[in-house]
Amino acid sequence: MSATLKDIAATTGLSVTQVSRALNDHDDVSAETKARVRDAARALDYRPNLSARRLASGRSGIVGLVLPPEGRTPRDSMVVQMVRGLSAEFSRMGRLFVLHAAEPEEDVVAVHGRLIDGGSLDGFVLIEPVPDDPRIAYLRSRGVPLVLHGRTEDRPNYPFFDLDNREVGRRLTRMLLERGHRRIGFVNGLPEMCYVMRRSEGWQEALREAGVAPAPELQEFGAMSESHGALATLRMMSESGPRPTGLIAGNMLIAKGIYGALSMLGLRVPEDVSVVVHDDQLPGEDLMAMPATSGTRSPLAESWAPLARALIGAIENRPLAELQETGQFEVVERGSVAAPGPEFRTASEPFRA
Amino acid sequence: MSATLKDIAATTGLSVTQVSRALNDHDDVSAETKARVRDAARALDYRPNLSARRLASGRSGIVGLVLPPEGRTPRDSMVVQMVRGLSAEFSRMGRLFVLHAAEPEEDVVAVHGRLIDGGSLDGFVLIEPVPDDPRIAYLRSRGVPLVLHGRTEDRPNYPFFDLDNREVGRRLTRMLLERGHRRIGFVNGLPEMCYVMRRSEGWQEALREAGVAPAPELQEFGAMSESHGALATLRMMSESGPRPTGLIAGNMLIAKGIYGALSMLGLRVPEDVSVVVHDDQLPGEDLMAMPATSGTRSPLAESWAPLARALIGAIENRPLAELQETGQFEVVERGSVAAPGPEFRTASEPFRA
DNA sequence: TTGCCAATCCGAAACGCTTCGGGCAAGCCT
DNA sequence: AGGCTTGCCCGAAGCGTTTCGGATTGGCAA
Repeated sequence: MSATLKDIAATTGLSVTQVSRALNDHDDVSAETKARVRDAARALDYRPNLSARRLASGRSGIVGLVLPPEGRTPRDSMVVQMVRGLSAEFSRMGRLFVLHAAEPEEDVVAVHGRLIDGGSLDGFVLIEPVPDDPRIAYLRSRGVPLVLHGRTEDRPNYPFFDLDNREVGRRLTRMLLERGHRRIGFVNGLPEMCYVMRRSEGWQEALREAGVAPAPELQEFGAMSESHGALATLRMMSESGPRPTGLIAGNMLIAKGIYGALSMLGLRVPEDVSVVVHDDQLPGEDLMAMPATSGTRSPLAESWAPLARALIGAIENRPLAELQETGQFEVVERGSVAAPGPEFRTASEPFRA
Repeated sequence: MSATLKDIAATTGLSVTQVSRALNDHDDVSAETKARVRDAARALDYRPNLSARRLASGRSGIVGLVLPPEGRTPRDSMVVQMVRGLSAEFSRMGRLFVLHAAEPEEDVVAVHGRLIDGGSLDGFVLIEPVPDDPRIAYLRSRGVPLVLHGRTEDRPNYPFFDLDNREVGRRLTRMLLERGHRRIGFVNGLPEMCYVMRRSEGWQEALREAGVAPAPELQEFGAMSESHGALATLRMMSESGPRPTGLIAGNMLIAKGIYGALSMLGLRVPEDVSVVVHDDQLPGEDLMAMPATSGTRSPLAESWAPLARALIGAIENRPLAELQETGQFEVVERGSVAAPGPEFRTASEPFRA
């Protein structure tokens, strides 16, 4: 068996109490004692017994993630990337990362509850937040730290890591506006996702700034999938009234669908239609070979480490300001935007596929 | 806070000891008392405090999986399926499932060590075993229970869940032999994987039983990928000497590659070449739309629950015999096998793509 | 009657840690 | 000099469970 506090106390001549306090860096232990204790601990190859610590203190050193049930979850390659990213960062910080994959009939909130009082997890990473997310309310009511990937409101009072998605929407729209586009379609994600609505607001704001009234029929909500991208494009392009001359894709999968639909319609990018996309650089070989597309870019992969750090910060009671991070995105020009062709400036008859 | 044993003891008028024993189904508690205690526990919504239980019993109730670093790992959709399966089963058994995604420069064996004494994990699931797997030796030397997905030898002395892969190889080969094929190619996986070699042995045995000498040039080892399937097929089909009339695919991805290569060569299935496959029903939409293929079938998805149960059994010191399970597979006929055409019965000149 | 056994039960001691409430000097102030 | 603060330390009481070693019955054989 491993050495215990008692062993260290014995070899250093201190009490168990003081050894514990020394190792936990309390402030009523002299620096010299702390050093002596640390040395002894190392020499004895001491490893704290997590169960004991947990039982006594309520803290466990374990953090968790409840994966939403199949279906309500992002694509597998993203899940794997996320799990890898979180796991790596947490283990770097000496925390155990437990993963609970919720089953379809399971109540996700209840799962958190069970994990808290069964295993006394110290905190949770919450992904895929929805407005008024019940998980947030529950965890706060139980006083359990959490961190959000994304956020549910502009200035929330919980730790999070997020992009400025309103700004993403604005920038994407402006990229098209600046080239003269006025009818700008937005193939967006599911409206219950917070970031989707933020981007939608950005789109509307940028349009209004440019004196264009956002047309509801030029925005399509749906899953972040290729088929949604394709179907939404077909719908927008075959509607009566003026067709969009520029399209915004919520992510690369949607962009892929857009490209498919456009080529089916015999429309070229950027000659006939301009396309911009927010690229979160999802892994997946099917996205490797995509036409170069202008837009915003912000690798999702870079959000896991900050997310993990924010959670640990929250557990350690650091001030909220340190725990709220807004990720950067870049704006990239890759030639998928051109000025709208003259024939697209005015209404033309509906296009039929 | 949640109810404790003490609360149950108070309401039932029993001692904490007896309540504990009742709930754990010890045999010196009367059936009537057990029932009473169970009712009280339910009424109070009692949940055992895992930390206390662990502290007292020396176990942590936490099991782990170290995911091999990126690259040495199966495709993402399988990883997710596995994680979901294991997580669900473990949480059903009241265990926490911690996942550590190893990074490329990390020593996987050392990681297990750190997890054991940092988190006092109770046991590990080991996937992707290789012959003489160092993880097995290490965990055994530290006395930590483990369970293998697969195995490194025929009758190992550790818990495992595996198919009879030798039999899989035999059956696949026989499906072709029975229809009259004699030159049977095997597009197999990586030779360092144990199951790959077992299937290879099965192939050889079945051939020998039928009086056919296994030709080394008719077996190709490589990653379980579409491109390996395609390239191996092209190589076998364009070699001088008699070409195979039947092909065995190690899994569906390989089969997909085989189909691609065959159609490139203008060869039809089953008229020109027969194909059989071992289908572990990997998820992934790219495999949904595959030509119907005869062969063996055994859903990988069904292995996670038994795997988890075996690990828990090992932790609870159950006899080894209960912890070694060989999964079933079925043999399915789906019309991709026919008798070899006469022109293939004898040597023909090498085929050039 | 006595002794013994099986069937039930219980008290108390762990398990290793944190933390509350103090104690004891040494140094400062007034 | 007395009283206060400050710095460092300790004993002991938990945390909720398991488990060891008895204790208490009633029944049954000797």
